[in-house]
Parts: sequence; structure tokens; C-alpha cells
Amino acid sequence: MSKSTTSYHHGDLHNALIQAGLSVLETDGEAALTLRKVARVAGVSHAAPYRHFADKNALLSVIAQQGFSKLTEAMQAVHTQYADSPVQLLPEIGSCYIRFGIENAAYFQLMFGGLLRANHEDEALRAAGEATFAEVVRAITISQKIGLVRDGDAVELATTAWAMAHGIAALLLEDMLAVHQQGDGELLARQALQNLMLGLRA
Amino acid sequence: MSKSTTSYHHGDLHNALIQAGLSVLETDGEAALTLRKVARVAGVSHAAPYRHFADKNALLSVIAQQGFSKLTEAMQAVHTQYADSPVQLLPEIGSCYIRFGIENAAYFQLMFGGLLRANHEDEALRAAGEATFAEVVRAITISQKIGLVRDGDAVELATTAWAMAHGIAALLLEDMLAVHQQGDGELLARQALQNLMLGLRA
DNA sequence: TCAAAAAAGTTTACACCGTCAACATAATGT
DNA sequence: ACATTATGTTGACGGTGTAAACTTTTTTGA
Repeated sequence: MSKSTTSYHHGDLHNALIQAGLSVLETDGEAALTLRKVARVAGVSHAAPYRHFADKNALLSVIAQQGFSKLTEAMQAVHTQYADSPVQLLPEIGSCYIRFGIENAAYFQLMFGGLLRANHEDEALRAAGEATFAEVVRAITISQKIGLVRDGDAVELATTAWAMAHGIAALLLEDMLAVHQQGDGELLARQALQNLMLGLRA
Repeated sequence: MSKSTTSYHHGDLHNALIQAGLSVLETDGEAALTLRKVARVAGVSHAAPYRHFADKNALLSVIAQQGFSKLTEAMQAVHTQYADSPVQLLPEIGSCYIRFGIENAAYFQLMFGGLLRANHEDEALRAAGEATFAEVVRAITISQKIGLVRDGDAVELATTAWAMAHGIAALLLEDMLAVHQQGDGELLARQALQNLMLGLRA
């Protein structure tokens, strides 16, 4: 094909499977993401994936890693966009997190749906998650420099911020927040992030 | 047996299935909770559950409802405990929420793992979740009365509080927070709730 | 160069799963 | 009493994850 990191004799099935899994995930959701269907979409027999992934979880883990990478990139874009005027940086990072969750619901569900807890020796997945968290820490540190966030352990404050954004995203996705009209979700998210900013400044 | 709400000729299988499902959930986790195993534990054939539940999701929904009830009761206990000195009420409610998530991980996962999103016409499940949320709103209202939380829409403020507690619990359960030593989790939770209180007072 | 080894893919098989249809049995109401 | 309805069982179907045996292709080393 084109470029391939670890391709071998037939094609680049390793990546093809990830791509197929991604497609199934976005189209039909996590519940319908079956290893056999992924193989089918990739045009290969149902046992072929086992030459590239130890089991279904291993494939899901790689897909989740890509999810974390996408989220990290989105946050980095926010960082560059607000590099000159970092006043709105932190709430925009939170907004970015929540938007990612809403617009990539299947991804989000996979990333935080127990994959890490299930196989918590997966260092690559853990590293991908930590890279995302690092962007939050960075936003906190910058906000501290301009006095928007009080001094103190940046990791502790970032944990608070992450938890707030994550909670909003998770509850919105679970359809548990009082969202009656179009735009109510965004409003609740903005208010929560506003409350967060107040708590981190004090 | 003893008392039975909707018992019939054989035994009280409806409740027995819920109980069996609960047992499987706590012992082996959600992934291992299969309808056939529940039937096996309840000592009936694999198709018997279909006389009491439309499908697997219906049984899971009832179990999740019980989870919400248990959580609501735990919060009500906190309310009575801090009825005289409501200064610590709100953070204790949050702490209660997080503790419930940690100590009933399988429950929590089931309650917020996409059940409501999957069948969002399930009014009973929705009502159980709203009853839990009502306890948060109540804590907010009380805290407003003693000036610990600023005036304003109690539902909005409760949403912020709920999201914070939920985010902490979810991330702790997913093993994504920097918990290196015993007690680090509780510490992070306390700090996040402290930050929340600051944000709600301002 | 060319056989031997390793890698990649297929087929077959097994034990599970959710669900449905057909059947059997026990409780209920008239 | 007996027909009806509520419960429970058996058997079947298609689907799943995964392991073993086999085939085919690619790489490798003497």
C-alpha cells in the first residue's frame, strides 16, 4: 500500500483492523463492535486478527489510545489558539474536553468505559491518558501565571478541573442532566466551568 | 417464602432473579453478568427469566434502579446525620457519592455505563436517578440558607456539584488519577470537593 | 541459491451467549 | 370442573470470542 510501520507479507492488516474497528465504532457503537465484524469489514477471516492482537481487548485498547491522542491534539489546538490571551484558556480546555465527549460519544465511552480498569497493566493506554492529562496541567500552570488560578500543586488543581469536565461530559452523555431544549447542554457546561474557575481562583 | 409483592405459583422468581443478578454483579462484575448465569444461580432454566423481564436490559435496569435507591438512602442518612450542623453537609454528600462509587464499583458502572442512553424511554430508571439528584439539590438549598453557597438556581449549582463528585468517582474507578499510596484517593477527593465548595460560595 | 523457518491468513471446532418458539405444568377464576 | 392464564422447560438458531490445525507466503541463513 502506501507507508506501513510494521507491515508484512499480505497487506498492512494491523492498521487496517484499527481503521475498520474505528469505522464500526463510529457507525454502530461499542456494543456492536465485534471482533468478527471488524475482520469482516477488513475483508479477512474471523481469526486473522489474532495474528496482530492478543485478543479483543488489545484491539480496543489501541483504538482507545487513538482516542486519547485525538483529544490531546484537540487540546493542543486550543492552547495555540489562546496562546496570546490565556484568560479564556482553561474554560476553553474544559469546553474542548466536553465537546470531544459529545461529538465522539463512542470513543469516549470506550476510553472511560472500564478498559483501563479491566487490563491495568496496559502501559501504552495509560501513557496516552497521561498525555491528555498533561495538557490540563499545562493549562492550569499557565492560568496560575496570570493569576486566574491560585498558587498550589498544579496536579491537584488539574485533577479538580479534569474531574469537573469529565463529570459534565459523562452525565450529559448518559442523558442524566436536565436538558430540555437545544443548547441547554452547552449552557450547563458553561455554568459548571464558570463555577470551577471561581473555585480554582479563590 | 415470606412477603412477596408480585409472587405467583412457583416462588418469587422476579425478585429472586434480581437478587441473583445482584450477587453475580458483586462477585464477578458486569462483564460476567449473563442472563443464563443469573438463571443458573436462581436455580431455573435459561429461558425462565423471559417470563419476568422483556430482555437482559430490563433486568439490568431494575438492578440499576436499586443501585440508585441505595445511593439515595445513603445520602439521606448523611442528611439526617448533619441536620444540626449543616456546615459539612455538602462535602459529606459528595464524599458519600464518591464512597458509594468506590465501594460498589460494579453497581456504579452499571448505573452510569450507558444503560439510560441505551434505552432512554425507561421512565422508572430515570425517576430513580432523579431521586438521587434531588438529594443533591436539597443539600445545595440547605447550604444556601446558611450562606455556604451563594444564591442562585439550585439545580444549576447542584449540577456542578454532581458533576464534580461524579467525575472524581469515575476517574478514580477508571484508575486514571495519580493514586500512588493508600489514602491518596480520599485525599484527592477531599481536595476536589474543597475546590468545589470555594467555587459555589463565590 | 534454495531449503528451512517464521509470519500471516484460513478453516474448523468448542463453549458460551441472547432470544424465540413449542411444549408442559401449575394456579386461577367462573 | 374446566378453560384460561401464568410460569417454567426444552430445543433450536444465529452470533460471539478464542484456540488448534492447517495452508500459504515471506524472510532468512548456510
